[in-house]
Amino acid sequence: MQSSEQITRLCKEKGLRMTGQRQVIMKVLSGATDHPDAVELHRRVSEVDTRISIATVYRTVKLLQDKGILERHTFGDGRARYEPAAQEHHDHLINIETGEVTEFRSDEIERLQEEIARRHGFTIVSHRLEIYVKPLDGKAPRRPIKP
Amino acid sequence: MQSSEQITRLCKEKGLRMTGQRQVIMKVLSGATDHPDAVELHRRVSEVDTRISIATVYRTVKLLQDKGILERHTFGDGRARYEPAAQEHHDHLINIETGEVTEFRSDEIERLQEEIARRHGFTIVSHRLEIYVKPLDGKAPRRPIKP
DNA sequence: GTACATGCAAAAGGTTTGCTTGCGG
DNA sequence: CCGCAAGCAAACCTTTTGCATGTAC
Repeated sequence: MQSSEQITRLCKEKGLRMTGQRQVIMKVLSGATDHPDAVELHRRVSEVDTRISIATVYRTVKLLQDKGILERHTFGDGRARYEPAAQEHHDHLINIETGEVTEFRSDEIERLQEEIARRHGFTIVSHRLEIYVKPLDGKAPRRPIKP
Repeated sequence: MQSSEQITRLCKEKGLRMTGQRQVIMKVLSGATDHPDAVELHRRVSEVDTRISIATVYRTVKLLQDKGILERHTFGDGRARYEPAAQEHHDHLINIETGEVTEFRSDEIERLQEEIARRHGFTIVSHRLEIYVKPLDGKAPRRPIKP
């Protein structure tokens, strides 16, 4: 997660132009504690500046993803969801009844993965572990997620 | 993985009609050792019977998925990919340079996941672990996969 | 015969892109 | 100014669906 001021610095470092749209999009994202999809992200930035198009949102998140500033997730429904790249990698627990996402990290699992990849003759570029869960007192899902 | 004869039995058990299309689609899938997407699956069944539409392929895989006969994966490119449900759960190593998928299983990781979910007050419905890897002597990707 | 399955084509998401205009450095 | 960035709308890709027709049981 980055502060608003760091955003500008990050862009300069990467050689990106600091346009108004990018500032807004990055600020909204760095302030988000959840994992919004492109449409939700567009809705939020539109509250700040109505003149930002969804195309710019898509172009910006792709750019930020390529630069390693953003992480992109696909949790099983069609949409991609985004979050600021964390310093330390983490994985996700997804509540299939609410869509709510909880982050966690297990060094033990990280270590085991390294071991498995190595054993197969590969080196890890990235990985993702998603655990689809439900609470014990579950109700019917609103927008069910297909694991 | 199921044999061709078992397919008919599986469908009867589940109360499904054994149409020609379903037989072909299920047979092709049960014979596949990779993880084809819907279009590729349609291409393969079309070689057997040209009169099977892509809509039927989609309807059939969804049906089989709901019945637990098929597993559906989304590896980061837009498309979903399918494989016959294995008796024993496994996870995937995805070679990002070729798209090739290798299966593996780690009881240790399985156990750790249970522990993590329980600690957060959840019970696991399903999960997926995907490790995006590359070989040491990597070449440029043909259709790069976004982790 | 009847309910369920299929084909076709259209629609529905979600995401990308061509082209012209706008603006940051 | 120059060239990257944005807006708009159209295109794209994957998946779903409405409706008329076909077929398993």
